[in-house]
Amino acid sequence: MSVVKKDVALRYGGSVLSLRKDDILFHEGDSANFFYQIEKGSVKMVTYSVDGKEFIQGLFYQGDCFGEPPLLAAFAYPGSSVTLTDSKILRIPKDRFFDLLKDNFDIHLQLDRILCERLRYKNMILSEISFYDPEHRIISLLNYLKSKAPASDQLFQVPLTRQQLADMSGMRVETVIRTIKRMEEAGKLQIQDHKIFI
Amino acid sequence: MSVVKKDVALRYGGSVLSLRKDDILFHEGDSANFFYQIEKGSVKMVTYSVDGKEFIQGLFYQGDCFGEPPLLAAFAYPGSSVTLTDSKILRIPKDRFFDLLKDNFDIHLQLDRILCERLRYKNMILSEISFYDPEHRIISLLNYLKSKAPASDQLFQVPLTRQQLADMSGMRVETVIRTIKRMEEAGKLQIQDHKIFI
DNA sequence: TCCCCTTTATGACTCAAATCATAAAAACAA
DNA sequence: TTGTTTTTATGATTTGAGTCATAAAGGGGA
Repeated sequence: MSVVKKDVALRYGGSVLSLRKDDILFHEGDSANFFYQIEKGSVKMVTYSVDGKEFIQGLFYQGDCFGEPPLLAAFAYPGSSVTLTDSKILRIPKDRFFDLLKDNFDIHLQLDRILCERLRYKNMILSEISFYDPEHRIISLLNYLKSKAPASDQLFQVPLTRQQLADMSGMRVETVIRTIKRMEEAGKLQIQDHKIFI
Repeated sequence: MSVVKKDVALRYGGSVLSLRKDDILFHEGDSANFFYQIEKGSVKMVTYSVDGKEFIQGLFYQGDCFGEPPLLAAFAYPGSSVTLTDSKILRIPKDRFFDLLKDNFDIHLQLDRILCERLRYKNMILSEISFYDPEHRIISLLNYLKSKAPASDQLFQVPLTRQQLADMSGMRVETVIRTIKRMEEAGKLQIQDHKIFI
C-alpha cells in the first residue's frame, strides 16, 4: 500500500519519472523540492565517507516514500538516493505536497507513522552498534527485516547481500560473512546456495 | 519555544506533572498513552544493554516534546525517559492529542519538522559511528550541539559530561576523555576547569 | 558458450578502542 | 566543614573487528 494514492497524487501535480538501475535521484547536499514515492522498483538512501565507504540509511520498495525529512524540515539532503533496480518514481512538487497534507489529515498522519517507524529503526540500529557484537547486530537486523516482511509460516529469505547487511549495520563484509557462517554452524540461521534464511 | 502552547494544551486535556531528578516517566516496553512536553527541566531518552551500558537516544530541554513516535505509530517505547533535573512535564492524553493535531495543521507540521530534525540527527550519528574515528565523531557531535544552541559570538560551552558524550556516540568514557584532551593539545577546542569550549 | 563482474569465502596480520585498575579533582549533600 | 559521590584523568593490557591479500563461486550479458 502506498502513502499517497496515484489519483490523489495526480490531482496535486504528481508526475512519474522512469529511472534505470543505479541512477541517482538526488545527491547529498541538494535541497529538497519534491515528495518522492516508489511506483515500481527500489531505492537506497546512502551516505558516503570521505574515503568512499557507504552507509545505507534506508532501503525503499514499491509503495514506499522516501526523502521527506529534508522536504518537511527544510535542510539539505543528508544522503543520496540511488535506484537498486529500474524504477518508476512518482513525485509531487513541494508546495502542492503541503497542500495535499493540509487537505488530507489521514495521509498526514500516515506520513507521521512512517517517520516514526523510521526513527524506531534507527534507535534499534544505534543501540545495537553501540552495545553489541556482530552476531547480535546481525540477528537484530535480520529479525527486523523479517518482521517488516509479510507474515508467513515459511522461512524468511533475506533479500540483501552480505555487503548490504554490512553497510546497514556499520561492519565490514568479511565480518558479516564470517559471522553468518558461524551462525549457520550454530544453527541460528540457514544458508542455501549462499542465500540466508531465518 | 514549545510545540504546543500551554493554553492550547489545557484546552485538549493537558495537565502538568512535577518530577524530581532521576525520576522515570516511562520505561522501555511501556505502551504510549500521552504526548509529553517539558515545561521546565530536562529529560534523557535512553536504552540500556543487557549488561547495563547506556545509550542516550536524545536529550530534551524546556519547550521540547519527546516520546511521540510510540504514540503516533503505536509501538512500545524503545527506551526509557529519565529526568536529568527536577522537572515539570506537560502531558496530553493520546486521543485528545490526535484531536489537537487534526484541528491545528500548523502544530501538526511543526511536529513533523521536529521528527525530521531528529531523523537528521540520527543519520549523522550513524554515519559518524560507522565511518570515523573518535576524534571525528566528537567534533561532529560537538558541532551539532553548537549549531542547535542560540547563536553567539562567544565560545560555546558544551553542557554535557564526557560520560554523556560517550553514551551519545557509542564510545567509552576513557576514550572520550583521552580524545578531548588530545584535541585540546592540538588546539581544536579549549578546556577550562574541565569544561569543554568550542 | 565464454567472459566479466559481483558476491561469497578464508587466512594472516594489525592496531586502535575497550577493558581493567587506580587515583585525583570537583561537585554536592549533610 | 566534612564526608560522599560523581566526574575527570592516566597507565597497562587485551582483544576482536578491520585490513589486506587472494581465490572460488555465481550471475548476467553478449
